[in-house]
Amino acid sequence: MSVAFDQILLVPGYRKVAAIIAERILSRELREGERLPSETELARQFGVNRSTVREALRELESGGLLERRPGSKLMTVSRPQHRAVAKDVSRALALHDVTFFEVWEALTQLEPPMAEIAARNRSQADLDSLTVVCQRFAEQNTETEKAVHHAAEFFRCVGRATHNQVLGLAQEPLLHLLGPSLRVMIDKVPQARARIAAAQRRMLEAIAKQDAEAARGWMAKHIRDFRKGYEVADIALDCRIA
Amino acid sequence: MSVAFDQILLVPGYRKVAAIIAERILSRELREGERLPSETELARQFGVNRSTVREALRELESGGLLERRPGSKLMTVSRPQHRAVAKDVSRALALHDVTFFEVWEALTQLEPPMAEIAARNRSQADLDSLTVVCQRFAEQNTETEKAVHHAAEFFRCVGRATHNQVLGLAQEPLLHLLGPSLRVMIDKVPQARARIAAAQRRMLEAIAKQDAEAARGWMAKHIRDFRKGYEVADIALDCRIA
DNA sequence: GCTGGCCGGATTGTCGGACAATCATACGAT
DNA sequence: ATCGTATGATTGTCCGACAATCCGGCCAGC
Repeated sequence: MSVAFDQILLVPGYRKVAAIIAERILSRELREGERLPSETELARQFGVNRSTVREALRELESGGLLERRPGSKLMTVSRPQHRAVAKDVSRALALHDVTFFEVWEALTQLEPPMAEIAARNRSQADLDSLTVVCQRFAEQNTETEKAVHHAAEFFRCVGRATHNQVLGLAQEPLLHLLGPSLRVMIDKVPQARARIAAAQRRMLEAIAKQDAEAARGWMAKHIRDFRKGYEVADIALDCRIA
Repeated sequence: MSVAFDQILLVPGYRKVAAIIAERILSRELREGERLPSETELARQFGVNRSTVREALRELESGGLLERRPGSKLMTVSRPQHRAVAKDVSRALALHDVTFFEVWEALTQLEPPMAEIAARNRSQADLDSLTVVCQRFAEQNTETEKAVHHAAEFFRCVGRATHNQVLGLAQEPLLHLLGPSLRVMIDKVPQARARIAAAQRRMLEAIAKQDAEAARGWMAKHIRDFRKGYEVADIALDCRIA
């Protein structure tokens, strides 16, 4: 008869401190923008050394729960921005040998519905920023880096136009991977830039007219074109993203 | 005439150290499972104090790039697990006042295609674990916590069955939010548990037969039922998730 | 040969104290 | 009111230290 023992886990202090502070933030006892007590004060309150507090703060900082305004050393409570947390996610995916195909397949499933919802829910402000980004891609697409950046930015705008934060955040890791994916292809496919610009214009028009069906359709075609780009450039789809 | 200066940024040492180590991991110079040099050794190599190194390590640890095997103090390089990075994401969403509607809408868009792809790509092993989880929900659904957990686990299995890591990871934040979303509803809707169990059985059958269309359809119905649950429980969809 | 116990060295977690650089803020000068 | 300036607070980094624990190898015993 074997008695099962639970694994005893001695949680290090810095982790406990981090957990307690995180809980306070999530329960909104500490509100956004509010500044945290100084490290010395926290150390006094928790009854631990300042070094321990600092390690806890690093953990919270990289989780996005704390930030400091640029040029300031004061730590304030913050609502993690999407880009911040998405960076970890895309790093994780990169280490998991994600292939071009996986990114493409995810785009195929995720983006057309997003375009559809964006067409329905977009505000005038969304339309304005979409217009700006679309124009920006049309004008500055010779530099590879800028082209890639603006292409991703267009998707990001569509995501914001859905007014659904969950969808916006779900696509963020994809957009991080879109960069490397596009970068290796776009310069090998002469017509790629024109295709993307055209697709963006069509989508913009559809979203402007709040024609959800058309927006979805053009987005789907845009993504299909993306795949064709790989075939033209002769890049294997089961190749992992750098 | 005002000359624009770029903001000069003095990056603290612990951040530089973390960035350098992260780069080494992402470039695969440090491979998975490999153990990191000791803190003292790292401090010597970087020419900084051990405290500085430790702060950097906390950053990498919470980003999932380092981990220690349970019961061990040695830090090893790790490929971040999906659950780990998704926790930050769902925390972020919780702080951004995500509503039930947003979660539901995201489920609506994301899950049916996932079921479809899972039906096409599932392996025998996927089928086995789906069967286990489905059975587990059917048997242990009286405890609210277990029911919620097993419901999310079913989605997770479907995600794995797609054999697309990007899709699997994209839905992970959703599953974290599914917990709180289900928890407030399931006990107010008597038929909820039976409905979920039935939907899981149908999906399982469809995925077993590799009937993509049916899998998608049942999943869509499952998600629609989810929404009906809110109406029956009389919970406002624009209510933010606790 | 394998099992199990034992020991020394290595490593981590935590502590205390220290100091320069920078920031916040209030005060005073123009 | 705007601009320096002084003062205190805060952070980033460093040093040194120590207990607890883990790792790895050695050794006895079967």
